[in-house]
Amino acid sequence: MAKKTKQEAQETRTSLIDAAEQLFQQRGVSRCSLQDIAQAAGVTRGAIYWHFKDKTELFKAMMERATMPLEEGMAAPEAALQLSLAELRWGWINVLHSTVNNERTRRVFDIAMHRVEYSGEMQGLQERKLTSLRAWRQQNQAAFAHAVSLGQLPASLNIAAAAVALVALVDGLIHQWIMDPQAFDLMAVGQASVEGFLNNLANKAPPLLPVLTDEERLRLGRA
Amino acid sequence: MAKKTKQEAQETRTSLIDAAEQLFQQRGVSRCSLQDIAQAAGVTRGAIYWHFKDKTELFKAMMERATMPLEEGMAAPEAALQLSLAELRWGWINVLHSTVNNERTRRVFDIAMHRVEYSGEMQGLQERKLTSLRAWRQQNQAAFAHAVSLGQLPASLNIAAAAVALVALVDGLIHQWIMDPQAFDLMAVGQASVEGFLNNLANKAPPLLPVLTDEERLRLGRA
DNA sequence: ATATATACATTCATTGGTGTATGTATAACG
DNA sequence: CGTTATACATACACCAATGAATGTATATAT
Repeated sequence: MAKKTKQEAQETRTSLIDAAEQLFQQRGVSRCSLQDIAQAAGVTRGAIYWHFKDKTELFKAMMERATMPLEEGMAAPEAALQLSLAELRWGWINVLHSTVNNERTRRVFDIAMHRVEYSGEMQGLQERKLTSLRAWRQQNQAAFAHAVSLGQLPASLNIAAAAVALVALVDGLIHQWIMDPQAFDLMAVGQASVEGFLNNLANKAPPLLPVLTDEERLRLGRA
Repeated sequence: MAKKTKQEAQETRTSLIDAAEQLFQQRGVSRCSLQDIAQAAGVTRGAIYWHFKDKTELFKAMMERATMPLEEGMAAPEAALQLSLAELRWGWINVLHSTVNNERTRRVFDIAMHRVEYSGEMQGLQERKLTSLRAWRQQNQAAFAHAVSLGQLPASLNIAAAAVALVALVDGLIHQWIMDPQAFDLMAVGQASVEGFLNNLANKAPPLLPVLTDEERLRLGRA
């Protein structure tokens, strides 16, 4: 076959990643072969091995293309320390918006959550996810610390725990919505949840529930 | 080889599931062969094909063994409608406790979240997970509705959204902790988060953040 | 204009894994 | 106490997928 123009080669590469994105979501990463992907892209496996070392590298390229714009939203670490609560809220809403409205984001989230096994060659990707998670937590914790210093939040606040919880809340919302998109409106519930969470940090209402009894604590031992 | 006693056969079956549990977590479900599992259990593939139809059935058996006790905690649907907020809190703390203290629960959560692809034969398992998620949401929503009728929670509460958010919170906490267990204390943060969430439902504090501006809403369109 | 690197296609060898068929010693049962 | 079903082990056939090797036509650089 003829050699392609540099631009045509880039188009081939792009369509390979496109095809991988589709097939990975449909059949799962390990359950679709390079043959499948090449065929869907209208080329042969030769093209894949030319552009990528192996399936793992193709997968990485696919992930990077989709997550790069999202990670940019987190921006510089210097600026992070100065994030206001409003900016934090804005960042989360932005992520939710991308999840709902950007088809690629949604597909890749689905793939990352349900269509890939983080073992062997893919192990490194889980660590990358971990790093990203920790960065989010740090980001939020720093914003909380800043808000405490401004008197917006009480000094008694456990900022580390609050950061964990907020990240967990959004992570869980996205996870649930990806599994079951028609179950609820992610933007609406997400915005209300995040804002409710942040509001809750500011006030110290009397506890609604009684503390666990000793008998209840004991029961846990037998689980 | 000799035929085993019925009890010995059950022990073989158990050790096969044990071995699968270990190897699935270590190498991922699709990346470990029945040969690997049989060898780890001290038998041959023949034993696996005797006890299970194929790898999918072995996987299902493994999941069921671990999740059955957890699902029992959700109990009867009749009783569900009568769950108080305290009982709801208790249920969630119980799940967190199992996650932290029951090694099997932890392993299976890890497998279900990171070591398996929900496609093809495994698709049914995701739907099972979905059903379970919906049941949790229903359970929580019913408890909220009951609390509203008792005057414990304001009638203005969006009970459906609240249920989604609470499930998301716990789901996200477990997810984060499984990925990074030494990052925080799941029991402590989890209990504080759940109780804080429930407390927050009861009071209507003035909003801490200004509503989104029109300009901000417009920016979302370009994401 | 020629040479070389490029962008693939094609072919080939290898292999790890699956499902099934068959063998077999013994527990369970009447 | 003989028979049969059981609980596996062993052996076999059969891919489907990978990676590397090779072929090849043409952009591209000089």
